[in-house]
Amino acid sequence: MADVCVRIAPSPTGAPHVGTAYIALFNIAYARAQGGKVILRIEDTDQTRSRRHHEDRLLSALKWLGLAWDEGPDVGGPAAPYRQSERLDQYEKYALQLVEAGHAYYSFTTPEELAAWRSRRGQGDPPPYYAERERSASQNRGRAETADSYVIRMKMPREGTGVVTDSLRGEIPFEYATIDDQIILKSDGFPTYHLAVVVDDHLMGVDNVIRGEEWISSTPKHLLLYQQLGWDPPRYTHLPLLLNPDRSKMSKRRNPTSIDYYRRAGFLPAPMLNYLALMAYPPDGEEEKFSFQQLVDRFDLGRVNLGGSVFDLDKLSWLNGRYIREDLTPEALLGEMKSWLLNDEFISGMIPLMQERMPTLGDFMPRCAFFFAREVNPSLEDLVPGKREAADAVGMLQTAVWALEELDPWSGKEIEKAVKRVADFWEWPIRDVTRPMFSAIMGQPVGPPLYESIVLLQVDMSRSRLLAAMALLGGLSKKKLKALEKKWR
RNA sequence: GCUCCCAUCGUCUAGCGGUAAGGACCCAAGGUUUUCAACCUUGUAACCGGAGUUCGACUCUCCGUGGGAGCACCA
Repeated sequence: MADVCVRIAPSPTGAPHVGTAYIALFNIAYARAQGGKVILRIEDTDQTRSRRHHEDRLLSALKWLGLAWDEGPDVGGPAAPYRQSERLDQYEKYALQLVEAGHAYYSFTTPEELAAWRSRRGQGDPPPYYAERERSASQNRGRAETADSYVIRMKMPREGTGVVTDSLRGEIPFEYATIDDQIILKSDGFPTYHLAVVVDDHLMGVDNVIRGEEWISSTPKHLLLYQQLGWDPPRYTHLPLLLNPDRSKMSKRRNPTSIDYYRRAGFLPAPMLNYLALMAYPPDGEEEKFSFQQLVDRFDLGRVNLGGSVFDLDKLSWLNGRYIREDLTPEALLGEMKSWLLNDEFISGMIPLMQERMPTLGDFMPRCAFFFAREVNPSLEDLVPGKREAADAVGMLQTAVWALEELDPWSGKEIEKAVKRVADFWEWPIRDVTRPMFSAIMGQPVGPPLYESIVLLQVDMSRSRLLAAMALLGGLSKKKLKALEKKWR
């Protein structure tokens, strides 16, 4: 086999996720240890959710961490383009080839019809065989040319068994009959993940797919596509998931998941990578602190752990502290502080908010400390408006989180609208919404203007403060959360 | 519900048939320090259960149990 080639294939549909960095880290560590190469490919096949600014944030977050790739949309390479939205002709070509060969078929069933069909199905029914009639009709080509819209589905075998070989878990058997006829080409002409990943990995020469465990169950589909296209499949390695404290898949509902949050909160790149590595890779002996290079030097894919890991902020903080006191000269630390938030750009955002409320220059820092703090400590009383119940305050804060998350652009005007929306929803005077928010955001019910402060704090830090306040108030039960969400939408 | 994955202290882990089951985070106590932090010492705390295999199982096999993931015109 030629040189090892791996890829990082993130989807630009939201804030840069620590899980993306975690998977990327293992891919790169493996490639470097093997002397292979790393491709960064943008999986932007979801037109409704993919955004260019998400891609930009993602790349800069990965670069901030010190992660680097050999080929990608920003550096180019022999397999360009590296953005799936720019490779549509390839996917269509192979989708048609699969149809010609009888491995895939056109389907004209609308999403509405599909939904109705699904809801009619009983519990004990056989696997979701879609569009049975269309599947067996081979003459739909003509109809596809005139139809308003259609999709192309894989034709999964209705019997037989296959095997996924995972380099860590060994052979994983599966029955074709339990797998549905997955859509591979959507009605907008874009491929789904399954087709795109197979076509691109093959065309780009990727021979090792190292991805999250959530992909195991769709690997059979990928394997079948390789077979039908007459290509050699890569070697698969599925990494364990990063978990919330309750052991569910890590989500921003329970944890800060954005790399930007950690950066904003004052974590350094090296300990971040070190900690992420620790999530699935044992340390060398008893020293848990190691550099990326040290990891590469002793990297053995086979030593990766299988159980999911709870992301522990306490331990990350401890490790970060060790880097600060052990690896940085005072000058270097000063430099880190400056490139973090102690710079003109950031502080100048605070000046207009503070000019009217600082009798002396010395009042500035104490009153703006919350802009820099990792967390604040609001009191219970300040979080609950007079005459209201704590449970309602929690609910209100939750709706504030939802309202803020949807904002685009992230501006004072929009934040004001969001807060009004929350007040309307609860039929509360605006003050009953802003006072708890002041406390949650700043740690006290008074301070610089709320909306502009939230602007400076950015979405991830704001959310984490609101979430922390909710936890302080006792949180929200799963049931109540669901009911509230339904009402909110 | 169906399919699959996983299983050592609360958390991250070492262990690869014979160990007093080791380390780290967290927590507690003590020490050091003008304070705090850091540092040092000590302590609390784990092999999910049941059958096998074996002279001997945390370790191998099977069955349970528990947890997780997937089952979209999202990735």
